[in-house]
Amino acid sequence: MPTTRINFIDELQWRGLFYQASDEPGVRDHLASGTRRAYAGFDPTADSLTIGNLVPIMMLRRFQEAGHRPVVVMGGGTGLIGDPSGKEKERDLRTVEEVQGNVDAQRPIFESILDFDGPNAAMIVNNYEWLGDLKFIEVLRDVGKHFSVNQMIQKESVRERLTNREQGISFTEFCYVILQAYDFMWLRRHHDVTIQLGGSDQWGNMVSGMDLIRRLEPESRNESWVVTNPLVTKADGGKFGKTETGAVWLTADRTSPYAFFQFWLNAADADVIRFLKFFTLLPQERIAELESIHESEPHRREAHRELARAATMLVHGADAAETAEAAGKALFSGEVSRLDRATLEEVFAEVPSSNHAKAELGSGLSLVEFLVETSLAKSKRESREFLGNGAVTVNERKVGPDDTLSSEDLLHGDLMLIRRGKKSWHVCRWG
RNA sequence: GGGCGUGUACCGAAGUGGACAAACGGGUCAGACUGUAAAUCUGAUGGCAUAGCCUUCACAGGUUCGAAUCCUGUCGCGCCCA
Repeated sequence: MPTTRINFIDELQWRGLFYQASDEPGVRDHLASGTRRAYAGFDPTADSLTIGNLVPIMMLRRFQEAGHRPVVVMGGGTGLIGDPSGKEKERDLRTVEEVQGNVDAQRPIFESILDFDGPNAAMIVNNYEWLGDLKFIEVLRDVGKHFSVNQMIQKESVRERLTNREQGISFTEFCYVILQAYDFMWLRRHHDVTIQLGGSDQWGNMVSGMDLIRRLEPESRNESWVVTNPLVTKADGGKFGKTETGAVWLTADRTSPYAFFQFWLNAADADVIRFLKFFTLLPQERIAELESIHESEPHRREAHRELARAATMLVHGADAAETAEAAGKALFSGEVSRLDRATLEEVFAEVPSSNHAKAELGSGLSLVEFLVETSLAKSKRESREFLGNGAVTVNERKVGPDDTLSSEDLLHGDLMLIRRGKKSWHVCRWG
């Protein structure tokens, strides 16, 4: 147990991460009186997780920092059904193999952010372990009896779909809440998990779990709480976590540490302090300090840098964060063509790249066409537009629609750096 | 089962025989200004061999010199009746 034990609920509150708790005084007492276990569930809908999932992961991490034991529940079972919350449409069912594969692929993410050693080690469980063996008759008799259909159809996520004639809701998804409730009950019973953490949109599913525990567990063991965090929003009203190229993922195969770092660095001023509180472990004093620096000297972008550094370090590790930052510095210094080969090589690993045959350069290669090849432009029309706008540079030299590439544009004999707009880089290697 | 209505680009929404690759708004992308920010202004937003050509207005046919627009059928959706 850490010597300076932070108070979990206080911590969430000053960070703006506390939305609602089923019984705040109760959960405070509970946490103060021992080492507790809390869980958060994750849906294996893909083979990676996005920064949207980073909030609950960080909730677990903070819980751990507060001296308790976090439990990650991977939805190997619930993922086979699909949570209707926030979904307009019925989901396509995934195969057991697919879901298992996703569970396995997501596991390392948790392993890098949470601590799995020591007295308050984190643990990971897969709810397929207990949901997979359930028998229909038993569930209907032992669990189903405690759910009122009248209440279930009142749930926001269900009601929406019930009144929507175009979509409707299947019995399968309608029953999702029962499985999530069962998870909580099972974890209470077998792992002494007393708290469920989640986003405010999960409130309904979470309290259903508390209800079930109250009904199925003897009085001595029926204490349970739920704590929710607010959903992350952006100051400009846009959807959090989206970029020009799509979602921001937590694994390097889908979003490079460089792109990840850049995402945070480009956060809006109005969001940066909030994000520091949400997505980093920096202490209150440090964040207050950054806030005042940010207010007096916004152009230095200290808060942004620190946010990007801290978040990237958490997800990708210190080395990757350093490389990502260095790559960004190199690219935005405006002196790329003067960088030495070793630095360039490092930068290359971080940004999108492609290989080409040197022979293509021969008598001059049309940039209009080449831009499409590098996927910096979607079509030649767009390519011409970018070039016409003066949005494209080759090794930091501005080029136009009539320009061509030749072997004179190669750095160190075989490399070329193309930029579209302010931030989209592409590296070409010519062999 | 019957009646009426409706289906347009990423989204919303005009257009009801030619000047329509299709108004307008949002979104998105780019340029300028900045701080790799926001706001603002400007431009772009089906594709290409770009003074031009090709493919689009749910789908399949038809009328016409000419169709997003008219007709027929199919499908989806909405409302009303049974």
